[in-house]
Amino acid sequence: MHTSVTEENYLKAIFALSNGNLQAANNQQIADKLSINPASVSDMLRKLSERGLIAYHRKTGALLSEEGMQVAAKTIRKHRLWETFLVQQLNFTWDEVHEVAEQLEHIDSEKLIQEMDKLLGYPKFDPHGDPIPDGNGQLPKYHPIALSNAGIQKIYILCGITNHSSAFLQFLDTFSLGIGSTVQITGFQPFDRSMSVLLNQTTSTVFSFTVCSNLLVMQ
Amino acid sequence: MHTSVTEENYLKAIFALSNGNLQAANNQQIADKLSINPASVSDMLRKLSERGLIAYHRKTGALLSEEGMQVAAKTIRKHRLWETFLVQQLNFTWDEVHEVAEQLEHIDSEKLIQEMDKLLGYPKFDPHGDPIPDGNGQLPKYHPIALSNAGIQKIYILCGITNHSSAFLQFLDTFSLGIGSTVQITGFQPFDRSMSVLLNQTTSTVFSFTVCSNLLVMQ
DNA sequence: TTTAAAATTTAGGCAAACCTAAATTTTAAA
DNA sequence: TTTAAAATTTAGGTTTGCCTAAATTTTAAA
Ligand SMILES: [Mn+2]
Ligand SMILES: [Mn+2]
Ligand SMILES: [Mn+2]
Ligand SMILES: [Mn+2]
Repeated sequence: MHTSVTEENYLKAIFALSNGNLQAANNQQIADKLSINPASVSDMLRKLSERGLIAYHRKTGALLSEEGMQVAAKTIRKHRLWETFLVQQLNFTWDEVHEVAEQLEHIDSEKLIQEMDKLLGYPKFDPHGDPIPDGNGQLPKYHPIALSNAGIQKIYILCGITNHSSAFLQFLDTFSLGIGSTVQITGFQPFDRSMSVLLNQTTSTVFSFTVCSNLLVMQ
Repeated sequence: MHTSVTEENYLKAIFALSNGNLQAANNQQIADKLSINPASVSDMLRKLSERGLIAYHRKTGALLSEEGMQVAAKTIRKHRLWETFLVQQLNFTWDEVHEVAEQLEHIDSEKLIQEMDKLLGYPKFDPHGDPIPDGNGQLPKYHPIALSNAGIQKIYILCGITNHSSAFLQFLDTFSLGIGSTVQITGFQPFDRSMSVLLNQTTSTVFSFTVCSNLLVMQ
């Protein structure tokens, strides 16, 4: 079945809001995420429901159907592969790729995705550490925790972020902190929950609780 | 000024039909080329004219304005760079690239084009031998002739084609004939204007006049 | 030069996606 | 439990880009 760019964007938004298809996304959340009027969202949710791409219940909200999930996963797969391509092959920085990937993710060509995947070496994660769904829509399993919940003195590897704004990405750049960097908590201030951290075994600094809660790490 | 995908496609069509902006493209030609109803073309030509992208006169037809030419050239530049990328980097064959490039040519990112151009080594011609406009919309100058107008016994290099159909491309593939191949006319049949040709200094065969008139060559 | 064919435009509509304003329904506070 | 606030839907519109059918205009044949 053919899905329009708009439909793909709705399905992506619903996926992102549903936390692995566990909690239904409601009208307002979708409207906010897509910067679209709630009235328009009502229209589209009815349409997506009629097409069998979501299950929609007035009160609870929208959940992706099996088919809707496939479309969403495929779109996200393309988005993240393109971001990886832009960084790996075209000298983009991680704060420059998202907008272009928003356009590229809607290009329709099986061969293009497959060859791109091969060219990039079948990457499992994109430049922001986000997992790339495989050809069947399956996400690699990994269970990072927020640095704000991490243990003191242990050495962690930064493997993701929960804030993708340019401001945050550029903030991390100023510390040469990127996916794969090591982070060690060396101290904690109960007053404002800020943390002293050692970055890449070399740089000592203090991060606010907000910053720490946006950093995903694994041991 | 922002131009829609549809507008870009109209401008490309007008460019292609105007033979270097020399002859105005008329309604019917555009309708045919885009597989759109002439009535719809009338609408769009009025709109493009109001936006200053074309000069339109009821009788003669449409000619690109300076600005329209820039948009058309940029779109064609992107199309041909993408085709080159698909063949050079992603193992596409020359008969597989056009459809995908029709989508990719509308992606809007200056950096993407520039980096792609660099990655590919600033190519001057695409996989079909078509010239790639530079960043200012200028086409490389070259003056190929149709093989059907070429001289006997001289050795020519195939540098372009005037028929881009899959059927024709695959026909050429069966002779291992591609851009850069050599072609030598070894004989001529006045009866049906068919030509005996020596391909790549190795293969002798006979091509119809139709085939020869679709092959562009240079010495 | 008349007349018929061909090309083009006008008129009236449709579908996709969006919007605002006005209901209506849900949720939550009092 | 009533009532007010918040969320959602309905109603009525707009824009873009397309279509068909019916003019109208151009071109070309007779
Ligand atoms: Mn992104
Ligand atoms: Mn990403
Ligand atoms: Mn092409
Ligand atoms: Mn080409």
